[in-house]
Order: sequence, then C-alpha cells, then structure tokens
Amino acid sequence: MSQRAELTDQWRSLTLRYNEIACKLDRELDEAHGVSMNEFETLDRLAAADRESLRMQDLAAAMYLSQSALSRTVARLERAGLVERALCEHDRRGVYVKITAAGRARHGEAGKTHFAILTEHLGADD
Amino acid sequence: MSQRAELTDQWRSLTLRYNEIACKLDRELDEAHGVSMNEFETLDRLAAADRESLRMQDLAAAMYLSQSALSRTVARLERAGLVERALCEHDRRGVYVKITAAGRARHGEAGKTHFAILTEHLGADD
DNA sequence: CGAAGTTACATGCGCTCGCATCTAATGCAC
DNA sequence: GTGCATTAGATGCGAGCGCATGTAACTTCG
Repeated sequence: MSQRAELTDQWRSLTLRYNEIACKLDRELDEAHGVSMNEFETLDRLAAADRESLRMQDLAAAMYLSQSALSRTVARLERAGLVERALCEHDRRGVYVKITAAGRARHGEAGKTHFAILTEHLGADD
Repeated sequence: MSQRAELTDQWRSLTLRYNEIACKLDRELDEAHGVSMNEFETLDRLAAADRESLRMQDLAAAMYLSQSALSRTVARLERAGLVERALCEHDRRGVYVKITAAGRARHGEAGKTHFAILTEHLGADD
C-alpha cells in the first residue's frame, strides 16, 4: 500500500474513532444530565482544580476551544447555576471561574456516564 | 494512576490530536483551495470511486456525517461546479453524485496540501 | 388497483462554533 | 501623569451541524 493510502486510512480511522466517541458523549451526557460534552469537560477541569480557581484563558488553552466558544460555554454553565464567575482582584480584566455545589453534584453524576462511555470505547484496543 | 485518570488522559490526548489535525486541514484546505475538510473528503471519495457513481447515502455512511449535512455539502460542491447530481434510473428517489473535471482538478491540487498535513502530523508517531 | 408504510433526499430550525470586533483594564515609554 | 500598544473577556455575525419534518418515489398488502 502506498504511503499516501496508508496515511489516509490512518486519518480516516482516527476521525471515525474520535467522532464515534465524541458524538456518543455529547448525546448521552445531554440526555441523561443536560450538559454537552464541552460543558462537562469544563466542569471536569474546574472540579479538579477545585480551589485554585481557574481563569478563562487557562480553561480555553487546555480545552482546544476558541476563546469565544469558552466564554459562551461558561455563560451557559453559569445560567444553569453550575459555575460562578468572580472578578480577579489583581487584574480586573480577568475572570475567575469556580464550580458551585450544584455544579459539583452534576459533575459527579455525569462523570459516571462519561467514564462508562470511555471504558466501553477505549478499554480494549489502543 | 487510576483507571479513570488514565482513560481521561487517553481521551484528552485523542481529542487534542484529532482537533489539531482537523483544524489545520480545514483552515489550510480552505485558504489554499477554497474547500472545507468535509468537502475535500467528499471529493476524495468521489475521485476514488470514479465511474461507480456513488449514491448520497453511501457517501454519508462512509463519512460519519449526517444525511442532512452531506446533502448540503454536495449542494455546495455542486454550486462550485465540482460535482454533479444525476437521477438514478432504477430508483428515482436516489441521487448519484459524480465528480466533474473541475472537481478532479481541484481535488488533485488540494490533495497535495492534504497529504502534506497528514505526513507532518501522522508521520512520526502512532 | 389503491391506501398505508417505508425510503431517499431536501429543507426549516435552533444550536455551537470560529473570526472579527468591541470594551475595559493594564503596562510601557517618555 | 498622558498616550499608545497590549491583554482579558464579551459579543455580532455568518457558517456548518444534527434533528425533525417535508416531499416525492417506491413497496407492500388487501
């Protein structure tokens, strides 16, 4: 098989693999817990950071999400009462994002679904 | 490391990897050749199938793209003169999609960019 | 044949995304 | 201090996506 056909196969395989998992995560997290995949990922990072209250930009950089998309994701989470924004004292342009009790609870529940899907799809191979 | 943290790492790594390549493909294919990643992928499959003229549904199934998204992708390609739709004789609900000469030319050019990006990102590892 | 169900594709709708831009706060030069 | 460049985040905009639905062509069953 040519070098080129091999690369194309590799890429299509990666695409299929990613999309299958991402699509399932997005659908099931939303159906069962009312959060999108990106929203869950945001909660997940906030829950892990806990008291080190993250800045918007730290979240965006870690998540391969554009700054504007993250801004809106946080806005949705805030509207749902799952996170809070707080002004940064030192630099009043900055915004700290903090997970709420409700957010932690939701994250805990959704985390089970998340883990189950990853186990199912990443367990055997790779 | 816990089973769970390991899976999460694996998933984030897969996500990052996919997004980096997909984003670069999308951007560079558009900038240099005026086609999106999905449009190129469609052309690529049509060019390979050549005279076996594919049905919409065959394309959609192979590409992990919803039926509606594919319908619009083909519509854009048709508007750009890169593919043609033809009614299927046996089943007049069906639509055959065929690449045009212009489409083949565009595919050839864009294919170089595509191959270069895949080589760069999938060459060493994996 | 004719009505009801199914299938293939198109399309209205609402959503999220990235890009470009806006606003406000900060930093830096002089 | 005053002015200009930079930075953090919000937001208007246009684009593509998936879901639900619409339309037209088949199919099945009486």
